[in-house]
Amino acid sequence: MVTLHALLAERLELAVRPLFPEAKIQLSGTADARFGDYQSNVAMTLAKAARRNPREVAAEIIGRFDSSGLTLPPEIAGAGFINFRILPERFETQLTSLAGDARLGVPVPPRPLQYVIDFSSPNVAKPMHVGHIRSTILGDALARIAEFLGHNVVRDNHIGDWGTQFGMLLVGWKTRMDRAALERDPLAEMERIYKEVSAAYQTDPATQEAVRGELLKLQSGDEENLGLWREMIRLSQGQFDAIYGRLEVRFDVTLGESFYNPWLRDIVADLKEKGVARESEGAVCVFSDHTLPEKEDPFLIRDENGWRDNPALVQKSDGTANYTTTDLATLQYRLKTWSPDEIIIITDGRQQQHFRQLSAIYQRWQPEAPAKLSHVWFGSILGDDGKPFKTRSGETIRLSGLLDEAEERALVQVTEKNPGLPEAERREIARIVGLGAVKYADLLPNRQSDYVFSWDKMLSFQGNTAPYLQYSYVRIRSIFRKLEMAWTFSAAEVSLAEPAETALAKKLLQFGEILPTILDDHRPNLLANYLHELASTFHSFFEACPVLKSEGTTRETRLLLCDVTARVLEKGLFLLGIAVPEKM
RNA sequence: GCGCUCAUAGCUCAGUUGGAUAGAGCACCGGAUUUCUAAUCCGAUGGUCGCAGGUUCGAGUCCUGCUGGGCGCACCA
Repeated sequence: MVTLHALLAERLELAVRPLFPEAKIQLSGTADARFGDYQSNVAMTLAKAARRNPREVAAEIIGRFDSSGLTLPPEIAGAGFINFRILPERFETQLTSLAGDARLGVPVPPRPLQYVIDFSSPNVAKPMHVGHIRSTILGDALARIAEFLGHNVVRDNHIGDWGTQFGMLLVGWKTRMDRAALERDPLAEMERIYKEVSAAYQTDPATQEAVRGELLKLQSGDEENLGLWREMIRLSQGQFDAIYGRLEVRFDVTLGESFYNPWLRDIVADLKEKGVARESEGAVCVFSDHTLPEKEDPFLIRDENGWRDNPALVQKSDGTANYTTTDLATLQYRLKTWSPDEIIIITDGRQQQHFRQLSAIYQRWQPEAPAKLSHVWFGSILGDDGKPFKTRSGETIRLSGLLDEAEERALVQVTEKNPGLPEAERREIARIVGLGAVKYADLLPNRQSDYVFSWDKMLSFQGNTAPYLQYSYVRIRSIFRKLEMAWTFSAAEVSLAEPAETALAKKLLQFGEILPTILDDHRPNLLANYLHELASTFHSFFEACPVLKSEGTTRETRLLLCDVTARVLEKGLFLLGIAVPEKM
């Protein structure tokens, strides 16, 4: 089905184009009902460029606008806004179309795109903590949204399984390992030995030497160290899989950094050959090519003496590669393997400079490659005091513990509300509600803001939370259970009379208009906002409009509204990685 | 020092390429349940959008400067 926004934009386009061939059509939904349903600023923008009176321009546009069957005659308001009010009966037919649409009003893209989404990316030998939840849940949500929109998605978990930390882990494994502790909780024990060696490394020359020695042996293919390294990966992957299972997050490929080792030398050679990188102080670096303004150049930095070089290293002076090299190899592998239109990498904001450099290197190295490279970043996690959430303090909140607590708290609530349900059912509801609350709390804030971690906020079940949305679904399901018969809507019987009915219908019709923009901006929080508005609109409707006690067309219309609301809520929450219970 | 980023109600946060009277949730106060699940609804209170300039018909949004928080600044990832 075609959205009202698209229909209206097309009519507006036909009216504006003959007058202003270069015009860009502006049309947005209005938040305030007094200004109609949609509003365009196009007349004001065009009038400004043409140095004309905005209201006159608006009048000319309206004179050419064909409103038949779609809107009331448009109105000029304020400085030159054009306000559109959709015909009431048009909402009814549109709602009928929506009810019959498996895509729930979401338009099919002109061409399915290929996406590679790189998210979660935990490190071997470190437990997943709250810091990983953002990348994991954000990436999963974007992947689900892209798939539902009709695109192809490769979900790639780029595990941190290589690098200098393994020197420390190997030393710890060989000298400080507690076998029993490793059996009980592999990641906790590996983290413990890592921290101990890391601390000793700061001050003790003997430890420094041992770490370098073990790392060199690993890198040069020593069988014993390679075996231990594989064991660490195996143990870690088991823990990761357990978490992903609970989170209901899946990946298509899991390719660690080590996977790209075979290509690193060739990439450095290729970069040198193409003149992108050159040697400097024994290392191989990419310097500015001075094609960008200094302020925007990621390879320049300004200090008291003016602009100086801020190169990206692709090979260290000891001949080994680093993060940037691995990322370039990863980029190349993805380009060759999947020919993506867009590669989305999700990390925290501290890596912005790195990805700016990476993006610039990529453009100079492979200028013909069509893939868009998007770094989707999110803010730091802060403690309740507003200061950075430090893992070294020992206050790390393990993801597994967080999920446990969420389910326990939810179980208390479910038991209070529904003591009659069997325990197994209460536990399953608590699992869905607890997990949903955690995910929703993480997806709701703007991802670029710093993130203040709070147990109460993350595990809250009231207000703008997942349980609020799940509860509206449950209320609808309860209606259909009471109905005690299969219900199918009849297209002939739709009549929107009450304001609460119309408000709900309008809100439902927005789903297809906003979903594509959410992927474009990589911002699932807009979907969370929309779903909260929808649930809120539904709850008001639910209080104002009895469904089962109404009759005839009114009853059919209300059942239809309930049915579509349940489907949009279920689908919308699914796209955020959140399930819905039948009862709660 | 330089760069990135953030600053909106008591708290946590939304705010769609600049648009009309800046919105939610929590907390606090007052109402609603013989009625489809009250994890709900209805209402009230609460704002110099960090400060100062600028751009223009119009600025929370764009530009400049300042203040404050967080992060980063070549061989870590």
